[in-house]
Amino acid sequence: MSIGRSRKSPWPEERPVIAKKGENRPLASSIHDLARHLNISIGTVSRALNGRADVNADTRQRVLDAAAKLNYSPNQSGRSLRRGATHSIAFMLQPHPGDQQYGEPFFIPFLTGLQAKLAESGLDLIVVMGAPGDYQQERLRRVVETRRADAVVLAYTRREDERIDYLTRVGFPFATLGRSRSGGKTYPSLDLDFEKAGADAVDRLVARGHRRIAAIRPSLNLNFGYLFLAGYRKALRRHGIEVDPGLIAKGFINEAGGDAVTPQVMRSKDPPTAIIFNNDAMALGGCKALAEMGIKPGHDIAVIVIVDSPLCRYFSPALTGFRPRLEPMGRRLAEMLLASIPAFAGPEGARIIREVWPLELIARDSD
Amino acid sequence: MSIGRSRKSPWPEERPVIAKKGENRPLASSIHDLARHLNISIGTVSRALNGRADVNADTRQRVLDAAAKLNYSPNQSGRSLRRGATHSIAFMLQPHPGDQQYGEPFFIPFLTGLQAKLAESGLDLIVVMGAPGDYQQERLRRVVETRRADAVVLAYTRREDERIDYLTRVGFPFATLGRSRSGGKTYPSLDLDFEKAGADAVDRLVARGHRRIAAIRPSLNLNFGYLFLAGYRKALRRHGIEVDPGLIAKGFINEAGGDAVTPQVMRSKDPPTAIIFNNDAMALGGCKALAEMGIKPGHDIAVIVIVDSPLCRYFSPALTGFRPRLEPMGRRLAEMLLASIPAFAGPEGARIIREVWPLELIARDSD
DNA sequence: TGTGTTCTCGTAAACGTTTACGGAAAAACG
DNA sequence: CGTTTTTCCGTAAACGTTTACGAGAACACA
Repeated sequence: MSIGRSRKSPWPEERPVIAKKGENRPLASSIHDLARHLNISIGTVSRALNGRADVNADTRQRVLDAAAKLNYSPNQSGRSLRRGATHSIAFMLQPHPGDQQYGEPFFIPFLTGLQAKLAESGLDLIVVMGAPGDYQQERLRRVVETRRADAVVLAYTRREDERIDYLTRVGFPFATLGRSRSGGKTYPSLDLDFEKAGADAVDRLVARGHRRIAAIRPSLNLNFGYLFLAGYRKALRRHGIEVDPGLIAKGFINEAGGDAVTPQVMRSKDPPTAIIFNNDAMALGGCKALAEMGIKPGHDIAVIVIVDSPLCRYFSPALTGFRPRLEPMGRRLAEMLLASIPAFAGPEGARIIREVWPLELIARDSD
Repeated sequence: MSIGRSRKSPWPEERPVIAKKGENRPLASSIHDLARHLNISIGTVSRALNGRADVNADTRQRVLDAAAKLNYSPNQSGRSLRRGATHSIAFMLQPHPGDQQYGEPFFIPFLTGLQAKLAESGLDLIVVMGAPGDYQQERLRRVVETRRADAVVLAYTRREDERIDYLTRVGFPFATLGRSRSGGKTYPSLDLDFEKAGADAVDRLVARGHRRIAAIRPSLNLNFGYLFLAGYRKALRRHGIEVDPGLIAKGFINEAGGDAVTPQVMRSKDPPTAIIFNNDAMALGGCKALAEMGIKPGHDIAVIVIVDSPLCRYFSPALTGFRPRLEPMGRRLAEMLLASIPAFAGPEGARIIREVWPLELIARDSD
């Protein structure tokens, strides 16, 4: 028997690779490569990289330099597995059932803010897409059960939201853009004050002499639709104006919805002199319908949009609307979410809050 | 000494948990729980779950049932680590520098198609957000180096694209929505025929008697801007019309861009009788500017949009445009990407292709 | 020199999977 | 009944990290 190297060498100079034959070379280096290169143990390398105290300042610098040179960065799967956390937050996004083309420009600035704030804490934002119409239950379960993210952010919250029920039941951290009934007690939520905007719109129109005011809204399942309508109703009553069901119409929350539904309220026996649309897309479709009836928005009829957008600003006539501060909202909701998770929270610990932000009126030419 | 259970029991009835104190309970069960519950080894459980042949049909059923009952689903980090693949594809999305509010509704149907097709192969689609303006290099490196996805999909491809250079250099699989110079040789790419659309638009306008045709375009760095302009120029020359630099203007690819730039071409000494806008948002801003100058689109001037959208359809006047089939494009690019990755490809192996899809003219009222 | 403290680092276990390997039991075959 | 094949399953290693533990060295102090 040979005294020299046995068949099983204690120094595995080439680590076996799992990849199928002919597949990709190791794209980046592992912590073992780094350790071998520096003739140091992987434990020390890890500690140096993670800024632990018990490592010599000199060695730390050498490790940092080597990591930069070999452009090492830790494998996310390995890290997540060991730490029990993925260090990423998921935003659930899915197209509306009625939406064949385009959609959701609303979310981009919100996501920009969200991502910016999360990045400050070293967290990644991932947006997970769902198929249209399944209301995310399937995708959400998948994200949660496979532990793909440490928390999720929900949008398009409904009054009774099964996603919220599910997440609270399994105890998975989350936050919502938009209110639900339970928001703010067990999870952070951030919403816009659609109720006040609805009321403000009515106030403004009444002050300008209107008494017949229509409301074009989406399904009441969507909480912002519900809130808008509540504000609208309340303000009308406050002014002593009876709410006329014939002036309220429900449609898909897109151009087609506004187009399809606006003629209904206009054909009422006592037609409105003003219309409040829930958002820009519905207003666009509605104005199209009005134009086809020979009615000119801003001239023959007043138009106000609840959720403003660049579209409103550049439309002719420019539409009066209420502007949300989306990017700051994204940042804020990120803060609130992180504060609600013990593992991420600062010294003062978890605090669950609920905020409702104002919508600022931007007066333009349509009313 | 006691003969009974030693301090270190061989049956660890409670596995130690890494989580910090006071943190979350184990949210879902692991494969060990399943194995213990069935009194079976974890190897067998895994094999049963993964549909391997060497497991008794009866045991497989028992495992499946138990998995459903305990609603087990495999930890993504553990699986990725072992398999060396994350089974998810990343789409890189970032807001434009000039985009303060909203944006990118274009991508939603594309992403819907992409996600649908990927889901058929058991892959997840994640959208990673970048900060506005950094052109994704930072985020891209992060995704690649931490092995967060098995492949990426790029959009807004430039003629010379450093992201493409980077990805090919490190050998990371990817596909592009939009062409670059090298597309189709080493990576799959799918694009729209902006050149033909630009030419078709000119043809159509010339046929209707126009000779002074303006083009509002984005930066030529964005390849679709370049292609559109190339088609525009070629068609003009074909008709014996000299291209007038005063009729070509560059702006941000949003409403503000169109608004700012359209007056420039209108103030030309010999103003245009028709304008081609690169996309819906620029057209919206442009029409706003025209209206302020007392010029009525579709009446005083012809307007065509290269990339159509619902906005064009519902605008007044409804804008003539070229419709992309975004959802099928998403599905197709997913297919192409998967076919280009050996690990995912079918029996016939990897094939790299490049496709250019037509833009279909939708004639409306603006020209 | 002896004792205690502080720095610094290596060792090894663990996170939850998948899978190569081998072995026991059962089945097939002579 | 002996031999070979097949079926089925347990064992253990490995993926790339992080971190508790302990040990050696250096240092301080008496």
